Amino acid sequence: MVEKISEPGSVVTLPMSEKDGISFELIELLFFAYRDFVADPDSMLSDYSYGRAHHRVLHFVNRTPGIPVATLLEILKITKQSLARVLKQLIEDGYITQQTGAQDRRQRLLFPTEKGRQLALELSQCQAKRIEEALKTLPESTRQASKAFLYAMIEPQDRPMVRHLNEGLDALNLIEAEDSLVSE
Amino acid sequence: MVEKISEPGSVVTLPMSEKDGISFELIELLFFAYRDFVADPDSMLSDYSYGRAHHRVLHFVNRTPGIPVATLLEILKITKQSLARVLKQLIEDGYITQQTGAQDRRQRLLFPTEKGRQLALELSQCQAKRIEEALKTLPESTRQASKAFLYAMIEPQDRPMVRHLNEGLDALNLIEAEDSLVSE
DNA sequence: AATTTATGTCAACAATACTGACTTATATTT
DNA sequence: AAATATAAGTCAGTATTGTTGACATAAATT
Repeated sequence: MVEKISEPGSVVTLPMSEKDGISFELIELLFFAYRDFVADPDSMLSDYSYGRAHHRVLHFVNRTPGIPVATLLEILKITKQSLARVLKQLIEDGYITQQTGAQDRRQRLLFPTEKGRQLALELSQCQAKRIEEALKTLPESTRQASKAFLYAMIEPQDRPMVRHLNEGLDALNLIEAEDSLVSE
Repeated sequence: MVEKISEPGSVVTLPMSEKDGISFELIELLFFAYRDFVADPDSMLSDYSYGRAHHRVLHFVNRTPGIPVATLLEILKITKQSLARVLKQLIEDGYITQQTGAQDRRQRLLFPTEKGRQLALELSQCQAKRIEEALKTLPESTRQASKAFLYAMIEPQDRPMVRHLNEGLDALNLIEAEDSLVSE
């Protein structure tokens, strides 16, 4: 049936399945759903020669105008150098501007420009559309259940920050939310 | 309050919010949930100096032993060259073996070794654990709702393949599922 | 015999991530 | 006032993962 190339003793032909005591369905659904969820903005951004990293920075700056660089780093969980590259381009291209913090003049607070807001909205609209199309075919309770599931998938120490982000707290309150989690 | 560095006329200080007619909550939950979902296997694999790409190849080869290279490319939606690099390492390191196809001797069918199965199971266990922990705190209906939502987020033409993958169809049936979707 | 297909390979390149070291400006602490 | 800490920026080097385009080989199909 099959011509052996390497030691036959070690070849496994049985599929890894639920029989192994693991549920693979949600693991794979998360992979495929995320793969297609990011494909839309990725292709839109390639017109600007921007990538996923630019999208994320633009998104969170728009969601929290006045966010300091350090907070952005904590949200994205990337290094300063990784952020610096894409942020520099976004500033040069006029999508984001920096302003020196008033209380703390060491901070460079990040704000979107009108152009940056416009692009962020286009990208979000595209992603929201896929989500609404998906939910349209399903019972209304699915939206809340999916939110609850995804929220519970997040590391506990980051959940307050995600909640505050969604509640529209401003940049300074967002930072305090993060600080507070240390003592929680 | 704030010292202006660039043209003030273009600076946007209002947060992008639901008022813009877009629901940002699920967009961000998908980002954060996926970020933490892949962080676990990423850190386990760094011990082997492997990355996310190795994980994905190893996973789908274990889920569908005997999968041809072309099918793997369609699942991962990457190029031949991207796959070749990580696949070569996995084969050299003894996690995956190749066998020439019996019906079609041009094909190199991919199988896990015992060592490859072991590693794939460890990684999946880790991801399944996060999922089960998340669902533990939520009503039982959440699991099914989340599956339905994520499934509906996938590009329609790929849904049959994902379904067949989960139903444990073997490598050849999986290919036929993909072929059939063209005429569906 | 000619063409197509499945796979592999080469060279070059781009995006995104990392580390570690160092600088500047400002704030805080002693 | 001096020492220390923090926020941010920068530099050099490296790794992973992705891309393109061209080409080679073996086997299947026409």
